[in-house]
Amino acid sequence: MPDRTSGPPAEPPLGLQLAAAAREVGRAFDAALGAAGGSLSTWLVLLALTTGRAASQRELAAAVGIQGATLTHHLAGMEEAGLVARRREPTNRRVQLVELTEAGRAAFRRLRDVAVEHDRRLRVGLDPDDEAATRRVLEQLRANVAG
Amino acid sequence: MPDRTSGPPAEPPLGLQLAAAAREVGRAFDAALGAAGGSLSTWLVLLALTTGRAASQRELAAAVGIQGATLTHHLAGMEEAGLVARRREPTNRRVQLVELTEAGRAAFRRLRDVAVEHDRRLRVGLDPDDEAATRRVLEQLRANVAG
DNA sequence: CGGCAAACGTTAGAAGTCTAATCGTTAGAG
DNA sequence: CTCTAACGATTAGACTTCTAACGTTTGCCG
Repeated sequence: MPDRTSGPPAEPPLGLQLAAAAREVGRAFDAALGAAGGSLSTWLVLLALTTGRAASQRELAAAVGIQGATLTHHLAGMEEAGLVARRREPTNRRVQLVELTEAGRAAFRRLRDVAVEHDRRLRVGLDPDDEAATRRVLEQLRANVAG
Repeated sequence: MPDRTSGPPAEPPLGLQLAAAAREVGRAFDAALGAAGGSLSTWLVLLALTTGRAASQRELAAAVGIQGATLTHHLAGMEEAGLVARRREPTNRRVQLVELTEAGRAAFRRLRDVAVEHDRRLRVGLDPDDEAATRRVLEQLRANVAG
């Protein structure tokens, strides 16, 4: 007598499958961005700035989903590369405002093409209902581990 | 006249949602394992060894999904901690065989409880059909970026 | 007003991962 | 047989991320 539901031969845990898929997809995306002279972190920063989701570093870190210290590191490199400029907010000199330079806007357009192509490639053969179900599940998983 | 399908207000790209969910779930799991004196990498190594999916380091790295150099690093720590023992395969002295010690087996049992609980927590409120769809999608995504 | 606590950002240091270069061992071509 | 190429593992160095400690600036309470 089987001890559990005696269903299929024990599929891999959902968390493992999630981690493996995310790792491979992320790696492929980063490689594609790298071929266009970018990286995942620079893309996310450029995207958040372009869409106006963030002006200060604190907001930017939240939008990108990384810690402030990590963002400081990346911004140093991006500023060095001339993609962004930083200046203090006059009315509150603790805050560092981040702005795109012209080179930053150009880099955004280049990487956006890569991102669109990546997204297209990702969806090949995907059933729309399955995708919707997946989005629901991913949000549920986040909620289940939150707090 | 809307330029695209003019559907819902542009949901976040699937890749981003996937990465965010995987990061948060993985972080929560690692924290839980940490509270039991382990970590994600040690858990994966112990699991692969216990289930007999790997004996040499090369197989072990493949089973865990990391590079050989990274595994070397972790095994050094685990051997130091007395969880595993390494010895050369006699018939092919290039190969390093990895075996669990008694302490390693005890650690496995401890972390297994954490993993089971994590998996249970993860599935709360999940529709079985949605979960099946998600597994299909995750495999499709891996296939779409492979090669 | 003066000083203390909070907010924002930076720096320092640790952990995990990767790639490239190297070492020892083995297999195979000539 | 020998020697060269391949293989498994390790080492070295880089990158990304984190947390903790710190410096500067601001807000507010007394």
